[in-house]
Order: sequence, then structure tokens, then C-alpha cells
Amino acid sequence: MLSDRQRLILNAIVDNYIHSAEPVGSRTISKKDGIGFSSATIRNEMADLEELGYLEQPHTSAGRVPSTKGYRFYVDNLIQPHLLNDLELGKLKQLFAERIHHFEQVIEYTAQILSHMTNYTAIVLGPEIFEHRLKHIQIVPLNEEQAVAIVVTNTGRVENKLIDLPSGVRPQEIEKLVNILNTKLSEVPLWQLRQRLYQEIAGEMRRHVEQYEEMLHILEDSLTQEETDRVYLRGATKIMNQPEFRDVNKVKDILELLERNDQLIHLFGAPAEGLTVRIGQENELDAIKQCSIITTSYSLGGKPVGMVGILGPTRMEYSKVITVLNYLAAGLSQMLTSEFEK
Amino acid sequence: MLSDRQRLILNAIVDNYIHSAEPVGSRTISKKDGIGFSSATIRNEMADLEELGYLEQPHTSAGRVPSTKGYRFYVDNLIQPHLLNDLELGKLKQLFAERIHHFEQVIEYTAQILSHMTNYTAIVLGPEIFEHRLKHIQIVPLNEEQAVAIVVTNTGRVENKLIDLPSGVRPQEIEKLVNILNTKLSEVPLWQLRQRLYQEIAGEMRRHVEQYEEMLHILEDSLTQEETDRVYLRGATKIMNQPEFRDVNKVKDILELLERNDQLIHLFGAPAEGLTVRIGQENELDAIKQCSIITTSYSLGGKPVGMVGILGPTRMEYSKVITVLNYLAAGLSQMLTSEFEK
DNA sequence: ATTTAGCACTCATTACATTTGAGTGCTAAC
DNA sequence: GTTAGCACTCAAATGTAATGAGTGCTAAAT
Repeated sequence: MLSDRQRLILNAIVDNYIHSAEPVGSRTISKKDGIGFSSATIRNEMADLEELGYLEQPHTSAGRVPSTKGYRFYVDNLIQPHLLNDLELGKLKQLFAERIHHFEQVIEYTAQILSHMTNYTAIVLGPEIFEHRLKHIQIVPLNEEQAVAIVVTNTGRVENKLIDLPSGVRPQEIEKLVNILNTKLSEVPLWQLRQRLYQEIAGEMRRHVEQYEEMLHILEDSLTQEETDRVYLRGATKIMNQPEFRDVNKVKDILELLERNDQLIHLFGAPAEGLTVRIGQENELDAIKQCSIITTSYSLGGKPVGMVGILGPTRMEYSKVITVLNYLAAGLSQMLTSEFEK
Repeated sequence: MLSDRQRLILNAIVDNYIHSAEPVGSRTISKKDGIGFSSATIRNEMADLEELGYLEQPHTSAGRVPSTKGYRFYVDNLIQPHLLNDLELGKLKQLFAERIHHFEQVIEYTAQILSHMTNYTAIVLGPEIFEHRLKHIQIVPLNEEQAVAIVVTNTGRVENKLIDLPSGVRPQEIEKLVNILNTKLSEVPLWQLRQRLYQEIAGEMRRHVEQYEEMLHILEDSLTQEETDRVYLRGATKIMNQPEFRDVNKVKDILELLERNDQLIHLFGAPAEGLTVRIGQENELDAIKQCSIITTSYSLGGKPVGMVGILGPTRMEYSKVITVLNYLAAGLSQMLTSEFEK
């Protein structure tokens, strides 16, 4: 579709705009190394590229700016691998060299580094529930009416929930129940818990535990895991460093979106394996139609279980971000897999 | 110090400025109800008030704006009680009418309502550790090397921490240890745990538990509670609605500060009982020298255990905020106290 | 002795005109 | 096919004047 020279010029324009944030003129391009053409020639090509929809002109006497379509072509066809410098590489390696405690902590730190290295906003989605298996259930009564239900998984995740006890339940009953649960449900994946609770445990409970029905409801309730606290956000304010977002009105909607913890997960869009780039208008949410989101998944034993993402202006350093994201996702996958196989 | 008329005028100026965000001129004041003086008289008084440091003039031909000292006088001497309308009152009452589950949830919801009602940023500090007493300790081994230590308090708070086990420790040993801990430390306030651990448990452990020293260290570690996750922030972006913060540079520092979870607690300054108002320059942190913070404490059985606060522009609706804060703090205290006495 | 009307003065803001210059599109020559 | 050359466009910068909200001061009114 595009001639080699058009590709060359488009590439030069996008590269330049990414770094300058100013509309790019024909003279600027013609003076670049690797371009042996006069500004007039560039102008002609630019006019063609605009007609084809790859470029836009803010106004007649201004330079050109890449359109969403232009960025898309750039990302799909023109981008060249980015080389990280030693400092950056060092930081990344350090992350994975640390002794793992909570995996959540690694995730949090990943978001931190990601945002710091790219100067964009980092969003990380903690590993999916799928591979968490039940290690232990505990119910600790606090008083006559309330207790805390605690669920520990083999991955070190701990969920807890305050529950109301059916009135008049006796401590022995609870103990009996917990014993049944721990015996029957150990090593069961969390997402199966609910189902198994009814299939296998209900009968057993009816025989041994008083008020089993109420307890069942309560248990079911306490095993429902919150989605919101799996999302980690870092560097939300970084967007304000971008010259095109020096206006409060432009930033406000974005930051308001990022402030809503329950909305964050939607930034990832449909769960996808591997790298996804969503550019400007391609985004569903209105608030970020001036932004691009790059996401990728990390996996456990080859199965994707979580996501890492970067939110920045459409004028984003795609190449660098993609490199860093790929590196981090690979590292996370490896760490998670090796940790899990123990 | 100030004459009645000066107070009247200062009050009118601050009130007006709070709502208009524009420097207030003498004519505006003279036309107000309750002021029977010509603009010339007002001008004279204004000049005096400026000389005394209560007012400032952005430039010669502009109206007057309250100085920090002016706001301070206003808050300390002029403010009149704010009446909440039925809608607002309803919302507040609803909060406390709900059945309590996690107290943390109430706190979170408090922050939400606070921010929504005032249109400023709300910060709430969860109840202090002081009155949490140990209910139960549990150590769940995950594999040969790691375990999760879980601490449940009588208030329903659950802390957990991933710990590394000393190599070669046997499950029985852990069980023994947990039994000792639960027997000896039940009902001990959390803040005493560390001390009691050494005083009472060390001896017992030495006798019964292998590798007690390593375990002791690990326990100590896991009982240290994180400060950061006690702070709840809502409506951070609200500041961008204020006309004087329509500039990204002015907002950036503030939002960056609010983004740092570990810094949030410093916004409350020294822990104080009752209502505190810190106006503009009075704030320690540079980032918020253009802001005011109003905080108050809520208590359990008369003892202050947590704080609620509002961050807004110096040009803040002090009266309304103070009313709402007092109301909420009282409600929280009552709820917390009655809940705890069960 | 206050209060206020009156007036000259200040200065940010707005509107409008002018200049500047980066950039374009087109045409004709290379 | 490429490029030099030139007329043209238009945002941004600069300059100038008009506007008006607000002040401070003085002298008259209360």
C-alpha cells in the first residue's frame, strides 16, 4: 500500500512528533539523516499521506501530526526494537533478583518500576484466581454474633471477611465445620469452591452440623473474592508531565477515571493473551480517547493469569514501552511459574 | 483588637470570597444587607484591615482577598454554625443506620460521603491499634519454606504476613508454638504484643520449641503493623474543580502528594484531639501551602483512636466542613464505642 | 468626629491591529 | 521524478488603545 519512501517519511514524522510534541514540518524531515530529499518532495509525500489518512494538519500553515491510523501503521509496521541502557536493565534485573515474599508485593513493585521507567501510568492486574488453591480455612469467633472467616491459598494470598453468625451457634459446631472444610476442600481451586461446597459438603454438613443452611450461605458469601483489590496503579499523575495535557480540563476526566478503583479493570478491555496496543480513538472509554494503552499478559505455566499495562498519551514511546512490558511480563511469568512449581 | 464594624466587614469579605473566588471590592460589600455604610467607608476600613494583615491586595486596582491571618480570625471568631439541609442530613444518618460489618468498610464509606458532600478531598485514618486486642494467632504453612502468619483482633481486623520458615522446622513445632501464643497472648492489646513476646513467651518457647530464636524474630516481624493501609482517600481530583487550581502546575504537586500512600498520614500533622484547622501557610508541607486542612478525631470510649479530615483550597467552606466533620466524627465514635462494648 | 460624595489615578483585562515566521501548495525549471 | 522558488495562510507574538473595576485622597455633609 505505502511506498518505501512513504513509510520512511511516516516513520520519521511519528518519531519526531513523539519526542517533540510539535507538529512536524517538511523542512525538519528533509534535514534528517537518512532522508535524501528536499522539503518540497517531502511536502508532496506528506500531502499524499494526509489524503490517505495517516497524517493530520491542525491548521493549514502548521506541520503534520500522526492520526490514529498513522500511529497504528507505525506500531504495526514501522516500529524498531528499543534498546534499554544498562541503568534500566539493571533496575529490571534487580526486581526479579529479590527474594519473593507476597507475590502481591512483587506486583506492586512492578507497577512502581514500570511507571518510573517509562514516565507513564502503570496498571497491573494481580494474578487471576484460577490457579489459587485452598490451603486452609479458619473461622475465628469474635463474640456471640460475629466471626472472621479466613481463607489462605497455596500462593500466600489471604482473604478474610467478617461474618454474622446464626444466633445461638455453638463453638463446637464451628470447629466441626472448619474441620470438614479443611479435610474436604484442601487443594481445591478457589473458583471451584462454591460449586464443591454444595456438591460435596452440603450432605456432610447436614449430618454433622447444626444450622448448616445458614452457615452455608455465610460461607458462600465469604468465598466471593473482591475484584477491585487486584488492581495496582502507579504514576497516575505522570500524565500531567505531557505538554498536550497541560490543561486541567484534559487531565481531569482521566484522573477521575483512574481514581475509581472499580473502573480500572476496564482499562484492560477484553482479556487477551500477549501484547495489545490500543491507540487513541480505538479506546472504548471516552476519557482516554486522547491516550494509548499498551497491555500484555503474564502467565503461569503457559496459561495467562494476569496483565500489565501502560497508559500514556497517543504520542507515546511505543517502542520503549513495548520492550519494557515484554521484559517485565516474561520475568513475572518466569518467577510465578518457578515459584508455583515448588 | 478589631472593632465590631471591622469584624463585620472582614466577615463579609471572607464569606463573599469563599463563594466568588474573586477579589472583593468595597462596593460589593457596601451593597450587602446588614451593612449600612458607603463604599468609601468600607474602603477606609479595608485599608486598615490590610495594614493589620487581615487582607491582601493582588494588585493596586483590585479588590481585597483574605490573608492567612484573615482566614484564621474568621475561623476563630467570626464563623457561624452551618445548617445542613434535609438531603445532606439524610445521607449522614443513612451511613450510621447501616448494619456494621467490617468497621473498615464504614470508614471507607465515610470518606466517600465526606468528599461527595463537601466537594473537597476526604482523608480518613482508620482506628488506631491501641484498642485492638489479640483474639487469635494462626500460622498456616504453605510449603517447606514459607507460611502465612495471621493475626485476628477482637475488632475484626485481620493482619497477615508471609514469613520464611527456618529450614527444617517441623509442623508439630509450629503447632506447639501457636498453642502457646494463643494461650498466653489472648486478649493482649496489639501494641503490647512485642514486649510480652519477649517477657513471657521467650522462656516458655525455649523449653518447648526448637529453633525458638528464629521463630521469635519472625513473629516479631509479622506483628509489626503497616501504617499505610489505614489511610483512606477519596475525591483527590476534586481540587481541580476549584477555579484557583485550574492550572496543572498548581495541582500537580498536590496530586503527587496524595498519590503517595505513605505520605498521606503526614497530612494530619501531630495527632490531636478534637477539631484542628490548618490554613494555607500554616501547613508544614509546601505542596499544600495554598490549601487548608480541617481534621478532627473520633474516639472509642472517650479515647481518640482515629482521624477524619478534609483537604481543600484556603478559600474553603469552613463552616460547612466543620459541621459535617463534627457530625461524622461523633457518629463514628458512637458507632465504634457501642460496637466495642458488646 | 464620622461618614460619604466626588474625582483623579492605577492597572489587569480585553479588544483590535500589526508583524513575524513556520509551514504549506503550486508551478515551472532542472 | 525532483526541487527551487514564490505566493499564500494562519497561529502566535507583539504593540496599542480602550475599558472598567477598584483604589486613595480630599473636601463637604452629617
